[in-house]
Amino acid sequence: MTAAHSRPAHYWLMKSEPDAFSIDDLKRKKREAWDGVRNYQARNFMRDGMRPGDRVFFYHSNCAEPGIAGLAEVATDAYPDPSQFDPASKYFDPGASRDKPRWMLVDVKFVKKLPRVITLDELKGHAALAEMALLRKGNRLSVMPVSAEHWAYILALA
DNA sequence: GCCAACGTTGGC
DNA sequence: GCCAACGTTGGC
Repeated sequence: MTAAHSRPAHYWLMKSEPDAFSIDDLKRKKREAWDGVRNYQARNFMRDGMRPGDRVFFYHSNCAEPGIAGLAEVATDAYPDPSQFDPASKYFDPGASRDKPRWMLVDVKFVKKLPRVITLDELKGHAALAEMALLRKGNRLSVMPVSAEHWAYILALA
């Protein structure tokens, strides 16, 4: 990390289906390339917004108890998602080439598992969090920014 | 499994 | 560039 890149840490929330990849999987592997993001807005957050050292809420989606399950940290700047070039991958994108990659990812490293899942239902109950992107009706983004205020507020709930 | 919300695709 | 059809996400 160079001085030119220095800036206060930014905060993010990243969704994963625990059946596919859970906070326990990240704990075991310690680090993971966050592949498979195929949404331009989510890609742009990773490519343009994330820097190593940024903090991440690891969110379990599409499961019995949706909510924030742990903390992670951005470990790299964005680079091309290799799965877009792999015809055998379900994330293969015939419109992408190595010259002109379409999809980017960052590596994420494990920080900690929270003592309990802070559930979506619980988050919805806090008026202070009403403006969170996560809680906006119809939101489907899998990568989204979190304000410093919301980050601190949620951490205090754990 | 249902379905609302939203993004993407493709015909015109 | 419009917009209907289609696919996906993700809570419930």
